[in-house]
Amino acid sequence: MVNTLASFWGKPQKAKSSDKKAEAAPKPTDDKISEEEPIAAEKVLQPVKESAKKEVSKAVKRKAAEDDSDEEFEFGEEEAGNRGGGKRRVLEESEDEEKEEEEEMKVEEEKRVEKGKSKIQLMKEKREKMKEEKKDVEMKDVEKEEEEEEEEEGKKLASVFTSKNVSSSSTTKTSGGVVKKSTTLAGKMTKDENLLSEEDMKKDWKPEAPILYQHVCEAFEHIDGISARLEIQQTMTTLFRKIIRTNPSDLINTVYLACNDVAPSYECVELGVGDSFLIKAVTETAGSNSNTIKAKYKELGDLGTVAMSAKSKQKTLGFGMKPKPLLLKDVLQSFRKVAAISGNKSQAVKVQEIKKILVRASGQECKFIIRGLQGKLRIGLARSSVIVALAHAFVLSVPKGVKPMEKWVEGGNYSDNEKFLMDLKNPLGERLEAAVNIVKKGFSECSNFDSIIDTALVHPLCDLSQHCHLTPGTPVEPMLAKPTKSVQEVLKRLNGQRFTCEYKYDGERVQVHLTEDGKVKCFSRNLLNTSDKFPEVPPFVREACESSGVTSFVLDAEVVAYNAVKDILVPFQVLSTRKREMAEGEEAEVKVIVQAFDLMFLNGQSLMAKSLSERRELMKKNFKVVQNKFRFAVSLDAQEDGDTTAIEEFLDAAIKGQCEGLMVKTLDANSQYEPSKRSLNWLKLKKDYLEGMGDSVDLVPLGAYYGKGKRTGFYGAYLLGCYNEEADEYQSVCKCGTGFSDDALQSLMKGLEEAVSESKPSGYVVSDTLEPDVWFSPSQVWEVKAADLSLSSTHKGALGKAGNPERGIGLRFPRFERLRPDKKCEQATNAEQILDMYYNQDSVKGQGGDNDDDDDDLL
DNA sequence: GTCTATTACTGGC
DNA sequence: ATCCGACACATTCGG
DNA sequence: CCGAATGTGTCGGATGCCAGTAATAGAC
Repeated sequence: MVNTLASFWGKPQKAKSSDKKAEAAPKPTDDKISEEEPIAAEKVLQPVKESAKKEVSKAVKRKAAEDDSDEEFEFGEEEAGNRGGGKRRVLEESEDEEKEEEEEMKVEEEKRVEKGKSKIQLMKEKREKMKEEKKDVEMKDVEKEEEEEEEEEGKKLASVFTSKNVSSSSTTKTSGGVVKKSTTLAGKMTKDENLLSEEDMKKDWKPEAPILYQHVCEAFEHIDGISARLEIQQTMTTLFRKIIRTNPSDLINTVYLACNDVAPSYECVELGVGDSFLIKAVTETAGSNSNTIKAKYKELGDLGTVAMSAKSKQKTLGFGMKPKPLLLKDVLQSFRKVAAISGNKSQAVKVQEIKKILVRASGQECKFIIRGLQGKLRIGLARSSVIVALAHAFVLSVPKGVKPMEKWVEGGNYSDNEKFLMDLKNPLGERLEAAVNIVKKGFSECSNFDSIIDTALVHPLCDLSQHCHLTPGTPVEPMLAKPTKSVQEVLKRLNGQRFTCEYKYDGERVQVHLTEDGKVKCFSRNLLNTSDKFPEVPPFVREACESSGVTSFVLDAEVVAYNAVKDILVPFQVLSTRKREMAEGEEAEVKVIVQAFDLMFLNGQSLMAKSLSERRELMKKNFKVVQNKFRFAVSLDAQEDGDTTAIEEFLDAAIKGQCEGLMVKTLDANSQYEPSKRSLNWLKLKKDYLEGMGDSVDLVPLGAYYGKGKRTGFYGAYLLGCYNEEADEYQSVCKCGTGFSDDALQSLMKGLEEAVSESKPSGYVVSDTLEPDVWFSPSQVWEVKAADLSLSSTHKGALGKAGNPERGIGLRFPRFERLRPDKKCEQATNAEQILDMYYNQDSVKGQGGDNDDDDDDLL
């Protein structure tokens, strides 16, 4: 039963995927548990590999050392002083705290129940996990009753999981209804205290010593097994706090690893590693054979897990000296090294480098290393959650070098958030929220964790914005928009406010910066530096603003391919053929025009807090249209009055004008520039979002690919084709991997069981590079929606009829809509129709020639 | 050896 | 890009 | 008045097409 305490993170020991035994045991009923439970526990424990055992012994040790530890330990702030065990630790506590705790327990319980319910659906893997987890909790229940000591232990180490027990006893009922909003948050955070005792630190975290990668992996592992966001976040907070207390210099490394980043995005560092290299590395490390690894990958859907199992297998065989444990920074450095490798033989060298860390890694570590290199940590946590956790950590465990907040209170002009955070009288939960807002803002404006953390380790959070704020030269996270399904919906959202509609251009987002020292830079939507890709943009923009004599700015715009002769915009597909980097003085073949629509910074001043109408006014005042080079997004201002016709007409006009649709934004209320927030204030409206609009086609599934990650055990994507009557054949038109519900995924797979074919059926026109994992003989018709049709080198729709014998037609943004049981395969959309749809697109019609192969010689 | 075709990877949508 | 599902939180509903 | 049901916003992670680029494998 120790196993339930095994993990430091308080996670019930999760049986490894290879271990089906535990899951097989049905959940015992209440009265039986006490008898069966120990057995079940053994079952679970038995197959667990070394690493887990280590955890167990650690836990035991900790338990021994636990006794009197944590009362004295004070974290950053006093209001956090909640107690852990309930009865054992007698600490004076205010009523509030009590309430908070009770409240939180309730929530916890609900969550648990909910979880059990919802997960029953698909996702075999997950389901199994859940069962195990639930059972473990159950077991814990019993332990509690049987063994007082264990109960205490459990609470301390795993308060999250034990709360259920407590609430089931009695405390819950008494909780007064007074508790509101943020109390849950605060409650969680106070509980979090329990996880952090000085003893824990001493045992596992030698002060000053570099942090082990393993520690981070334990947190990852814990997070991986749960889906409750608050708990995930809290786990990270705890991790960060520990690091702040023991070795703050490793904090930055942890953050990078947790975000799966290697450098600030605008530094454009690429790992240059994909599945195939990783497979190679895993194969060689494990001394296995690449086909078995590949097969395993298909089966398990996660290369990390494959690596882990391969590694542990190999470990039992080959034996040697124990390699040095991996440090946090080793891993990060290794990643960076991999990224830096280039040139001749670089592939082999990369693999070599990866192998080097894999050899030193334990199974669990392997898993996360591999996933990390894949660029998918897949842990249910991403950057935005890391930021939240980080903010919490900084409040709850103020770094040593930072003087407590109250010392700063007077003077200075602080934002509301900052003031709120500084006032210790405010409820902790809300102060944490304020801190999150501060850090979020800091990161979105400065997008560099090094700066954020360096600052936060020295200055109090309320001063963060003084050091990390919008600066020309450093990209801001661009504001994004929310898709809208109908004009009605748009109106509903606007709700009587003044708003504007702008054309949504089919180009590439660009953020143009002018720094005080006169340099102009461009950044992409994902903050990569695209200055070299669009060398003409800086001069264009300069020209647009030269008369106004601005000294600095940050401008939001879209770069669009442009045909100056005909004065028409050219589709994205053409824009994307531009070279990534241009030699000095070289002229790009595809001409471009800048369509500006927002201004975030001007002459040393941030405009983000201003309303859109003000920003736009400033933009129009300081920039002017330059023929064929720079202009503003076409827009239409209006007041919401229930009338849809104006918008509809404008939408039509936009599409006629080679645009994708409209962006709709409020002008006054709530119209600040909010980085990266998918704020409701920006809505996007495209014709293919609208019901009954857009290009809908009926296609036949030709084959399928095994799913990965959460799609393991299902087909993750299907290869779809249209019917070519002329030759009685099916031509691939797209793959489709989105649009189906989980249920649909399951039933579609089932429905196609019969159709599975040993080999590629005759009459399928499919590129070799698209070879699916399974083929189907023609059996069903699906309705699929797409935004556009484009010429494709991989897909074969209406092959040879679209102006180029080599190329077929493919779909842009395909998604599954529904099954068409009423149609036979021969009634699927045929090649002729696909061709018509292609030519009926405004973007194709507009482009002079009959085919768009000669697009580029327009001008 | 040099030139070309193929492949893998990244990042735009 | 699109889309779905899960969670957290807010609001409404029913007893 | 409270708990349940319902709605909304956010986040995370599945997956799409297609272009250029760099490195390698293959052809001569």
